[in-house]
Amino acid sequence: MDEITEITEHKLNIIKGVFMDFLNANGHKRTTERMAILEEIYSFDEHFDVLELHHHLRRKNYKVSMATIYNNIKLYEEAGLILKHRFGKGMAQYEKCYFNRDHHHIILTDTGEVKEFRDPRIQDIKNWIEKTYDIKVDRQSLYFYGRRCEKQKNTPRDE
Amino acid sequence: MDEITEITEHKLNIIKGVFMDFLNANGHKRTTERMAILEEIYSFDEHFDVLELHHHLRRKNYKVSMATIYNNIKLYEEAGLILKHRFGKGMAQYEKCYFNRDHHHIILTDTGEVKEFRDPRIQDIKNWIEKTYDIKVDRQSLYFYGRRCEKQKNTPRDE
DNA sequence: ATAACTGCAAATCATTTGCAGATCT
DNA sequence: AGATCTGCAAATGATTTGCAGTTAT
Repeated sequence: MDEITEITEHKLNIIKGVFMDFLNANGHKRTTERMAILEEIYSFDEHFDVLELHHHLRRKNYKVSMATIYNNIKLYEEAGLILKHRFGKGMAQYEKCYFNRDHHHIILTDTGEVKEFRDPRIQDIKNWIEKTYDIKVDRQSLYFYGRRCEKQKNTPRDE
Repeated sequence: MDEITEITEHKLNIIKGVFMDFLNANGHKRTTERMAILEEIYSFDEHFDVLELHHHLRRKNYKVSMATIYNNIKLYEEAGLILKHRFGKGMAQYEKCYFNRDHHHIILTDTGEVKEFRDPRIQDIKNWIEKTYDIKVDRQSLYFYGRRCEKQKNTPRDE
């Protein structure tokens, strides 16, 4: 939906606070790299992968190794600050998510473009699932793959 | 939904027919391995990975290499006969899909159990997306991750 | 006949890990 | 001080690919 979730100084501080609480609560240390990577992640408006993240950081003259990025990205995930996607081939994609939850994705397979949308019916379905199966849904990942109108694939129906 | 899609001899023949048409249409050859792997895939009622597939085949004394499985599995996918999933870590999971389309998944993260469900609202959403973005949605992948009711994670709301 | 296939082994790609030296608390 | 980091380089795991011999059309 390209409704840009602008990260103000104030919001960034909330994020950092959440993360530092998480670090404390789990016996992790607060390091410069850790905070720098987190801040960089929240400066992305789009999805990104570890390589892009690495490039952005180098461009700003932070010298952070890929190992460190990979190691820390798991923490942000655990802390509920980023979401990991595996759209298709290649590297995983990530996105910040603290102020941007409950949205879903449309991937245009021809161009690689990723759109976001929200739909209240998804919430309804989630509620229905929780009730019907007596479970707590704590994560969902919904992707629609498509492309700009023209031809279409053969799709046999349910029998 | 555990509504088992039993594959009768008749259905299997339809599948094989579809696949052979696909092979012809694309200049691929019909080999014993290719047909054996396909048949084995359609004997699974659940999701499977390439290793399980390999084991099943060996147990039946088909000696097929992993390379061949990997190479061919792409064809079944292209032919619209299987779906590939990347639930979490590790290997990709696959499932037959010719007689079992338009269903979605609930993954119980504690037990690893996978449930299937259908919901007409998903179709509505798909239609809405196609109209709104002027695209053709040709694939969708919807997963809800949850676990049997008890505690729940802290989930900050949209701002 | 010949283009496509199988299977092995080697290659690749993304991600993880072991370890030595540096850094937080 | 002592546990936890970082970063390098080496290890891993899943999947792909090159190639020589084999098979389908």
